[in-house]
Amino acid sequence: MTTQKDVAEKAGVTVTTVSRVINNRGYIADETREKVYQVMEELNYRPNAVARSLSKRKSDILGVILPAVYHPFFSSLLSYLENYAHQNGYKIMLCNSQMEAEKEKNYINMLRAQQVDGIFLASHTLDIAKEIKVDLPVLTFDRQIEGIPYICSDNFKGGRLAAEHLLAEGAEELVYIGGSLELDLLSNQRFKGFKETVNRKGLKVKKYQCQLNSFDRQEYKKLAREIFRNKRKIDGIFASSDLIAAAVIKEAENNGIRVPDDLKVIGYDDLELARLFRPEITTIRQPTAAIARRGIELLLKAVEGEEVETENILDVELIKRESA
Amino acid sequence: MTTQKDVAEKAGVTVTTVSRVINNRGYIADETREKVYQVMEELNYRPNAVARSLSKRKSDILGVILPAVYHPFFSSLLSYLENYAHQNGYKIMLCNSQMEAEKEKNYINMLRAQQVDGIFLASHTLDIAKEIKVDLPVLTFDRQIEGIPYICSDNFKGGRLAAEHLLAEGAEELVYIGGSLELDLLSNQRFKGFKETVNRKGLKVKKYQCQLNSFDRQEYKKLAREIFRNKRKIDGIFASSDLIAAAVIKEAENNGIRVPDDLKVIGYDDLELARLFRPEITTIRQPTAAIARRGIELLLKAVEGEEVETENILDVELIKRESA
DNA sequence: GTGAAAGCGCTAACAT
DNA sequence: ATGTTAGCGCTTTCAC
Repeated sequence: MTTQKDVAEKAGVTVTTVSRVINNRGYIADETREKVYQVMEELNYRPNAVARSLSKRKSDILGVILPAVYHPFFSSLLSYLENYAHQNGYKIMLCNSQMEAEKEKNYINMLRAQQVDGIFLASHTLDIAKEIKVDLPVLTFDRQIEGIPYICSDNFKGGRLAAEHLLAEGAEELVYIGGSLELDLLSNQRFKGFKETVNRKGLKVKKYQCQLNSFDRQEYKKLAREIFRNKRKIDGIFASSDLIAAAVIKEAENNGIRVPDDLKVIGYDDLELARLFRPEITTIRQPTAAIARRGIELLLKAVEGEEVETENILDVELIKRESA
Repeated sequence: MTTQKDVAEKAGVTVTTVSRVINNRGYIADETREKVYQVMEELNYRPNAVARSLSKRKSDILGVILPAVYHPFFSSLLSYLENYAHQNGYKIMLCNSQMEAEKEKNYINMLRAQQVDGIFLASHTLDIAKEIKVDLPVLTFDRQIEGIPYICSDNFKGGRLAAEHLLAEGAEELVYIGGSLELDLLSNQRFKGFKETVNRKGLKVKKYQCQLNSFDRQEYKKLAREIFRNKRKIDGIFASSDLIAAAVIKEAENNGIRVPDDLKVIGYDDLELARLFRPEITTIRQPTAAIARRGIELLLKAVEGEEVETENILDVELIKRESA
């Protein structure tokens, strides 16, 4: 392994000088600079980031904890996060908590040990709140924890828009289907916004929830079955993710229920995939790229010691397509 | 920040001893060990992984370079990779190359600078081959580079199985649609296996390829349009990914072509999503979990200095569902 | 404009 | 069974 010392020797200077040209700090004779660059080139030298981190007490690494990378929403979010982080000279250390409280705690500790400069926490289990008294910048997604800034889409508005649309389309027997409402997630606001809007019209909404946020097709399918097993003729469904919406639509059509004729269903997220289904899924668009960009921005601000807004709620919009 | 020194002082020992109990190395009096543990607990101490890496010249970090995290196949693969890595005490540094040669090279250098112990390279651009003369373990996915071990699914067999099935179902006007065949990817073998099998029956296959592997719905749609604009009545399509298959099916039905009655289409990957579509997609199953597990296994073997098999081809199978 | 030297937090001989 | 000491490769004061 080539080190600064090797470069220094070959260039006839000391490591101090090499360090200076690398970091572009202080005065260096153009000639010296040239020489050093040249030697670095010859030796195919790369500064050791680990040594640098130790010395500078800054790693330029951001930790990202997700509940499920394989879920299209999170993989898309991750893709953007990586992108913006990279644009800002930061690297991403990835953690996939799979909704397990224990794993989540371990990951937080691991990231701390790893000296990451900040954590983007999009995972959420019941009792992480106290554990998270970390001494480094944390930004949560869709989760509100005392004293920690968070970012999310306007879930409440999303629920309202979904309700308004379904109502406007004449639906009267309404259902909400989504992840567990047990966890104190901001996404529960989708249900709240939906319900309040529907109630205001004097109508009711029946809710179906998955087991503790398992992002699982089987689970979606099972729930969808339940919905249609019911004697009531449901005519409007708000699903808390496009994937659930797709599963519901599929199950509906298997039961001879036509979407959107007999039943309108509206999803959430606006996954790229939403347009691959037939009918194309009408949905509430979550501004994924903006969430990532803003998220990285906030995290980096915090890393630089600046004060950061606690509440960061990004706007959503209804994307009218074919399923409702 | 609490360091070993703080712990040592408070426990009335030296850092050596603390280091010993942490690494469980050498003889330590039970009493001392207890005391140290206790103090670490009190101080909420976490060893600094950066300092440790520097000292041990081992980071316990694996670099993963993907062409597109947001593609369901890769996010699923990534999920498994993270999982197995974590099980083995390794962390993942994520790089999303977006198929840009420049980014890919930078990432490799970045990972090198970061002192990762190994690289899982699932990205692939034209001229990376020479750049990759890295002095650390690399395992490529779906890409064969001189002197570097690789892992992949049995792409050729996949193509053959697809052809056999389509043929058995009576298809005669066959089309292959997939990523660009310009890049020297092992996945090109899917086409090869398909074509050879079809040709052996005395039939021909027409091929449509995307722009340099852009994983883009628009692109898929455009290609699908082209296919159906053709005067020939196509009755069998092999798509190199389930996502492409879905796009093709959608476009077909928009054109009044019924799948599988008028047209059979078969995908590749067997994404979890394949069953969310209607009709459910018949596909060639790529053993994603096994690829990840084996991949990590091989990489770690290489990290430990062991010799590693160059060629690692995992079996595929036909999953018969509704679209063909 | 450049160098010497201390230090980042940890590990690992080598002593004792 | 524990301590002393010398690094790991880099940055950063402080001299000159």
